[in-house]
Amino acid sequence: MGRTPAGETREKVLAFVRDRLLSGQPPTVREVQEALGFRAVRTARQHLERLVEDGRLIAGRGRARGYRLPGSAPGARTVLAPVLGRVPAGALDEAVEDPDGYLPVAARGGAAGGLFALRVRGESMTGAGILPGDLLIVRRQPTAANGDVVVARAGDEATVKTFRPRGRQVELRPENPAFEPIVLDAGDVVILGKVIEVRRILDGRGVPDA
Amino acid sequence: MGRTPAGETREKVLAFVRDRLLSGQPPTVREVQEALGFRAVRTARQHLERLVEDGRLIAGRGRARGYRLPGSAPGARTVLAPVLGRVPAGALDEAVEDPDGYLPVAARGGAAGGLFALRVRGESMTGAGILPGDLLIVRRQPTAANGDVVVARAGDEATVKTFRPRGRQVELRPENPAFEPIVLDAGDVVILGKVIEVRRILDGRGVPDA
DNA sequence: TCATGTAACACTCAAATGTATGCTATAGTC
DNA sequence: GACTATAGCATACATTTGAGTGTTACATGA
Repeated sequence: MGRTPAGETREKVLAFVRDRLLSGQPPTVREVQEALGFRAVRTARQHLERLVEDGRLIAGRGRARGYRLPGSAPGARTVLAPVLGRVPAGALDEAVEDPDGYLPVAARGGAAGGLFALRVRGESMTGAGILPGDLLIVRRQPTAANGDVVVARAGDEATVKTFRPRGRQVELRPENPAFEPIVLDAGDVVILGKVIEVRRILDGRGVPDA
Repeated sequence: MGRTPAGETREKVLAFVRDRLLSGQPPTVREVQEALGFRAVRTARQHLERLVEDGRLIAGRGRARGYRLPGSAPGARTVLAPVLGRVPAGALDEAVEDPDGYLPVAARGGAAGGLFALRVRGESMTGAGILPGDLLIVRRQPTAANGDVVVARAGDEATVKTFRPRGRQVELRPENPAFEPIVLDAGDVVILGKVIEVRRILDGRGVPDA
C-alpha cells in the first residue's frame, strides 16, 4: 500500500481517538484501524504507540479501550444537578423529586453532597451578570459568607440575592438599582444554598440587533 | 451470602455505571462486580441485564465496556469539552492538544462533533452578560447567523464578538459601548465557532461590597 | 406448603481486544 | 550505496471481558 506524508496520518488518528473519548466512547485498536482504513491492526497500534511516546495519549496497558487523554484526566468527576422548576416553600427535597432535567457539573473539590439548579426569574441580579433565564448551580448549605450569592427563603418567598450580614439582621441585596434590598432579622431568613455557577444557554436566540 | 433489600443494590449499580460513563470511562462487568463487592461476575451481569430490561441502560452486545445510557436518562448526552488556554492563530486542533481541563456539557440535539471552551479576556461583551473570566462553550462551525455570538479570527487576532453580516462585509460587534466594532471583508474573517453557552464559576469570590 | 421471583455464588466458554513477531516498501541522510 | 526512520501489511498469540449453565438461599403471596 502507499504511504502518506509523515505525521499526517497520525494527526488523524489522534483526532479520531480524541473525538471518541470526548463523546464518552473510547475506541479499540481495531476501531481505529477501521476508521483510518488500515488493513492491519498493527498499523493502528503503531500510530497509537507513537502518540503515547510523544505524550499525546495515555495507554492503559492491557485494558480494553484503554487509551485516555493526557493532562487533567477527564476523570474529573461529573455529577448531575437536578433542575428545580420552582423554589419550594417547604423542604427542598420534595422539589428534587420532580426535576425539569439534570445538568452535568464538574464536581470541584468539595462535597458533592447536594447540588441543584434553578432558573432565574426577574432582573434583580443583572448587575452581577445574572440575567433572566440563566441557570444557577446551587450548593446546598445553611450558611453563607458576606458577598455570596445565595438562594434564600424569607417567609414564603424564595429569592436569589447577595448575602450581606448586618449584625443581628441580614440584608438580601439585589444587584440592580431598580430593586430594593430586603432587610430581615437573621432568624427570619433561611439560606437554602450558595450559587457556585451561572450558566446561560445561547443556542437558539442571538443578540437582538440594535 | 446475604441478600440486600429488593432493588437497593440495583440503584447502586446504576449509579456506579452512570458515574463511570459521565467521567468518560465505561466500566466492564467485572469492574462493576468489584465496585459493588460481588463475588461472582454473574451477579453483576444480572443486575446490568435487569437495568437493560427496564430500559435504564443500553447494552452493546458483545462489545467490551459496551453499556450506555439511554437517550432519556439524565446525563446521557453529556460530552466533555476541552478548555483551551489560548485561541490559536493556526489550526484549532493544535490548541486542543494541551487543554487546561475539560468541562462536561449537555449536548443539545446537534452534532457533538466539536465543542471546546474558552476563557473570556476583556470586557468587550459585558453588555451581553459575558464578563471577564467567564467560560464560553463553543461549537465549532464555519458559518454563523446574524446576532450569533461567535469566536472569530481576523488576521492573527481571535476574538469573541456578535456576528453581523453587512453585505460583502462582516461586522464583529462588541457588546460594550467603550469598544469599537470591527468591520472587515467577509474573506478576511474566519468563523471558528458559535458560543452556545456561557458559564461563570463563583465558587470562591463573592460580589464585592459596595 | 408450594410456587414464584429476586439476590447471590462458582465455574466455564467464547468473543472481543491488546500485544507481539516478522516482513515489504518508500524516503531521506551521510 | 549503506544506513536509518517511517508507513504499512499479514498473521499469530494472550489477556480481557462478555455471555452461558447450574446451584443455593431468602423472601412473599397464593
